[in-house]
Amino acid sequence: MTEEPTITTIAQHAGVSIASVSRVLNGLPTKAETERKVMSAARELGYVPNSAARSLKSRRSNQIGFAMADIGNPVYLAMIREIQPIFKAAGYRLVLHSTDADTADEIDVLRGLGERYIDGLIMIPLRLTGEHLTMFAAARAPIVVIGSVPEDAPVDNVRTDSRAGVRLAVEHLHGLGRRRIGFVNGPLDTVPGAARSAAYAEALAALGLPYDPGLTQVGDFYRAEGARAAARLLDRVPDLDALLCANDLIAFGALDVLRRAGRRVPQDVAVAGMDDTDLATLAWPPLTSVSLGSAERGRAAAELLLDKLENTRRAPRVVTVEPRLVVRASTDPSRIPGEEAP
Amino acid sequence: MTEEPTITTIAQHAGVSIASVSRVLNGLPTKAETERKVMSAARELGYVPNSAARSLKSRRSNQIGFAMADIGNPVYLAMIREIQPIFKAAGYRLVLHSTDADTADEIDVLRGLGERYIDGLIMIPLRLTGEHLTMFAAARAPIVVIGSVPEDAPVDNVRTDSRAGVRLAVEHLHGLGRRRIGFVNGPLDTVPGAARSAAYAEALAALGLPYDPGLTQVGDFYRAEGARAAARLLDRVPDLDALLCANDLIAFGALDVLRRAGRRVPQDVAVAGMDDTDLATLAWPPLTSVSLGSAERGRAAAELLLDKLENTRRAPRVVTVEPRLVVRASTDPSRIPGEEAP
DNA sequence: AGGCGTTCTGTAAACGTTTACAACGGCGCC
DNA sequence: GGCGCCGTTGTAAACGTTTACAGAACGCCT
Repeated sequence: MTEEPTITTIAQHAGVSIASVSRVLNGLPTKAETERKVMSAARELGYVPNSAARSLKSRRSNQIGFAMADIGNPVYLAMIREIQPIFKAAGYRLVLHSTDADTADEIDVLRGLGERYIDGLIMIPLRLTGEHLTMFAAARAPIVVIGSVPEDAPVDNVRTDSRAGVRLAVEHLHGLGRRRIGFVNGPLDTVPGAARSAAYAEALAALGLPYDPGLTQVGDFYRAEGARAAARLLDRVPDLDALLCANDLIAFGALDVLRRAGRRVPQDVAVAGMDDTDLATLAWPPLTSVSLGSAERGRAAAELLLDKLENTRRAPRVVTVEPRLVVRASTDPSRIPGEEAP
Repeated sequence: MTEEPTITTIAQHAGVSIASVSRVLNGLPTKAETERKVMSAARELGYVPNSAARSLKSRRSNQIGFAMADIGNPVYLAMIREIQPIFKAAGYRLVLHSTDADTADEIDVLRGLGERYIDGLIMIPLRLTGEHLTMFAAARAPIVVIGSVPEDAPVDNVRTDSRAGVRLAVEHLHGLGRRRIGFVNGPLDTVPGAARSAAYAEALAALGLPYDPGLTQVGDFYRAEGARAAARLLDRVPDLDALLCANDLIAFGALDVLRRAGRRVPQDVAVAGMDDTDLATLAWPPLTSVSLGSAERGRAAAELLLDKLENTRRAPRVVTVEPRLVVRASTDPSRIPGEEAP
């Protein structure tokens, strides 16, 4: 008990060679008698295979990595909830990396692929630098990127059409008669920030609304800063009648601010978020939000990666998830819960 | 580029032995000239050390495990947010295990300690079986359990005084004049379920209130089932004026049901949760909740484990986090946001 | 100049597996 | 009875590190 048992220990106890032990443990054909001896010795000694030795020899770690900006964001959480069971079922462990959206950190994770402690990686970079692309090209293990990536990048890619998503929301608000539609965005140097900013301007144009830069306020992607950004916007444009937020967390901050300012939602200001997180139905009023299919994207990423692990040489693939508008009471007063007709 | 470079490759390129390469890479004293040659060869070849080989030799994986029932629960999330950066700073990666509160699964994770792919484990078992205790005793690597564990178990333990927490909540509701205080609990065969059930009865007794078993309803620890359980309770006891929920998720479900039933919160029914998750301030009305110090518990667990990793022989320790009642509008109408005096 | 100590380097073994290859025994067949 | 074949087993090498140990180079002192 004091020494950790290895296949050598088992071999001695069972009176066979280590090769036989290994064969039995891996289910290769063996004489019943040998198998019996080995199995009983293994059980008796409480043998557990050493994963480092196994990895060293087999060149597989049975681990996959998931790198995101911040595990506190419910979007990533929704993805993990899909990804985790898929890999667990396939015999992989999940190694988590929370990078704080720090590029250097993300590059470190990519370098980690070279250490071979993970067999593959799902990554969600908020910013995409040349260094990322270089590392993608040099990577020794398959990578799936969630979020848009150049066409020729040698990685699988799961994306969502956030352009279409923003359009859905803007059209919805416009359809409700709102004309002063503010936009609270995250940093413009992030992939989603940039995409949503462009999409917002486009959507307004398509509806024949003027694009007023003063209607946009940039902050970050969290609730507290979302509240501050919304407050600034509200100060500057007191007569806005709708607020589109680049994600749900920002929208929650905006709801806090509007409530404190005594604006009724949705009567005075309609509010819409993006991501359609679980939390949207918890907020008051329940939040209209553009679903970007977080769960689907997580599942798609996991499946792409699993497939690529088995089928190493296949060409990179792109999966696109369609956005979908989920209307709730924060834009549509007829949906306020507890006030429905019976 | 086609062959993964190893220290052998580097040694050839630099014209030194593999021992020298290893020494340079590990910062052991070397002649400046050698160091220069090795470093430049390593950089040129894009060398990355192989973690399996390193682990095999050093007997450390630089990974730690975190096992919880379900990563979707915001309590565990709050813990991870504390734990992740602590271990990252100390050079460890975090391996996630979501066990669905399945005992067999948890035992598997414990067995994993023997595979040595993690150097230590933080675990939150919802149920604690004899098998758990056996595995704790046999474990080759340090374990920290969050949640109560027998005094003599050979593991570090971070607990919270949920008894005191329940008492705080019941006293608060009683102080508001509520006398028909319902209790929506999770399964009684779980550690927290059992503790909270006993504490609820005790707290009532201490206040001289009768204990009416009909005021208790058992479900699970999630929102949907929380809603169903609350609905059943409400059907059975239409005149209850307060509802204590064994965690916040249950409370959110209860809020849904009460709203649909046309009961005003807090005027008709005061609602309190436990865990004081982030989401409590998102709900409507904002949820009064007993903070069980999730973040503190996470941090404490991480620190205990790190300490134990450095100081292997020290005796098991117990850290207790005190609960704290956070009063919000779901029990106290004077706190409804947007209605404060200026 | 010889001996000694210091500093650095190389050789080789070890960590615990998997697996190519050879050896072995038993069996059927001619 | 010898041959070949098959199924099973053992030996040994390999995976990429770290590290104990011995040896080499060098400067310094007497």
